[in-house]
Amino acid sequence: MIDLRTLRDDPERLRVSQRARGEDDTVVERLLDLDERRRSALSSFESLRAEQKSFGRSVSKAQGDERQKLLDRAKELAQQVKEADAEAQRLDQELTELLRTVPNIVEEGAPAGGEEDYVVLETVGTPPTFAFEPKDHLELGEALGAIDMERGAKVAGARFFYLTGVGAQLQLALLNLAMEQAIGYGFTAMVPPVLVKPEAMEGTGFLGAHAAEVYQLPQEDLYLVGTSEVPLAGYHMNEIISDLPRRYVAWSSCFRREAGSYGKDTRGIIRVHQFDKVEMFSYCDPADAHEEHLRLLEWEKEMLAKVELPYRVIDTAGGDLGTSAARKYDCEAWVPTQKRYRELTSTSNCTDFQARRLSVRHRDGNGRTRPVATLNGTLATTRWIVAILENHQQADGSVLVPKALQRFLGREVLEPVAK
RNA sequence: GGUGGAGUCGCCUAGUGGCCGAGGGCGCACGCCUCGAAAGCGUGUGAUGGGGCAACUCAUCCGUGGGUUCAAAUCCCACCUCCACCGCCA
Repeated sequence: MIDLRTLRDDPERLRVSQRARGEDDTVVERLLDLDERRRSALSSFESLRAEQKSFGRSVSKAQGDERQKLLDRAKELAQQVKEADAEAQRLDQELTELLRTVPNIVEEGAPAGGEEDYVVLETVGTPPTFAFEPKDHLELGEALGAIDMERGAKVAGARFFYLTGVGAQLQLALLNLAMEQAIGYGFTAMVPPVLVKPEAMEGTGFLGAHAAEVYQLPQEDLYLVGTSEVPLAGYHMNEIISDLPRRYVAWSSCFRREAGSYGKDTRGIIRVHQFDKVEMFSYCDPADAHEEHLRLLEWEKEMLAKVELPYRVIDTAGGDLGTSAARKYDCEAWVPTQKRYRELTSTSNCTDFQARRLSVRHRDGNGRTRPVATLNGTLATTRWIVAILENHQQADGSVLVPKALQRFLGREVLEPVAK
């Protein structure tokens, strides 16, 4: 949720941001108008209520006829208060509803435009060249006894899979390495709930434009999270926290409906309904958020270096930002059989947008409460297996294990197994 | 799932329709005292929103949401959470 006071002081900033996202900028006028009407209705209610309160006290002291007269007037007042309250509440609700549809203000410097308008900030490493026809991750994974899509589909349906044998071990290795790195940098390790209440889902901005992506359990009024960002942001919901920054690293399964992606990435484990992820999450002073964002990106790059993958970093354009994000950097690894880069990590600076919705505050220098900034970034996911298998494959169908993962797997090479 | 009990300011607690515009204690902050500290004494002490340059001021908030009433922490209804016991269970 954006700050109404900022909006009043500098409405142009939101207009510019809305245009950078390719969204309606006339919402600014509607917000300002509603806000003014709301404040005036609130004032009316408050002065009526103040009158009612002082009046009530005189009723309690009065006797006989005098009391009856006062009571008649009090009833009238009560009716007026009720109406003024209803009107103020109605406008407040209307404003809040509209305000909640407005995405975060895009950070200055982010590219304008849509999905294709990203800017490549950096390319690290070089895509491998093979003296043979490289196999895709699924073919490799099946030969290694690492991935079983068929049985995934049998038991759970399309876009579900089993990681088996070295595949399961590889994922555990990757996620453990990620946890270890973050813990080493002072992050607090977390294993969060993956079913959350509507407030947490709504507060993190996932029930807006992307609501169709989210699994819902109507019987329980709970949602399955698509990322541990949700329970991590909710962790300090309705709190005033001290000692910023607070950094958490969570290991969780993630669930996504992938509605609207029919026919896209149907092969293998690139786009699936359930995967595991290690996610970094920071609460920090909004003044430090930009720096913190760059730190998260550095930590992601460090992980990518450890698994020895060629990748590039992109600066996502405004129109491709999530509701809550003001700026987003993705690291995309080279996928040889697709001859293109695919997203492995994503780090977003949500500034105070989520914190305002979730009411996570800290005290500023003057002792006033202010929303904090929240940021998140990926440190490893199941999808990394795709890039590792494909980039480190050899002619005989075996796959070299990156050095950093060897001690977790207890081997240097993954060998094909007999069917 | 059932039955019973409980949810009041950071923590503990008082509070059974108007004197609650929520009292007290602890903690915390500041001051006095002291060579310094402890103890003691004094003062202050939340959140959200509105108005104001500001000091300040007004309204709302006693788990949440409704309701009754001129007036609700207090009465009524529903829900949530916690505790205890019972039942069921990977």
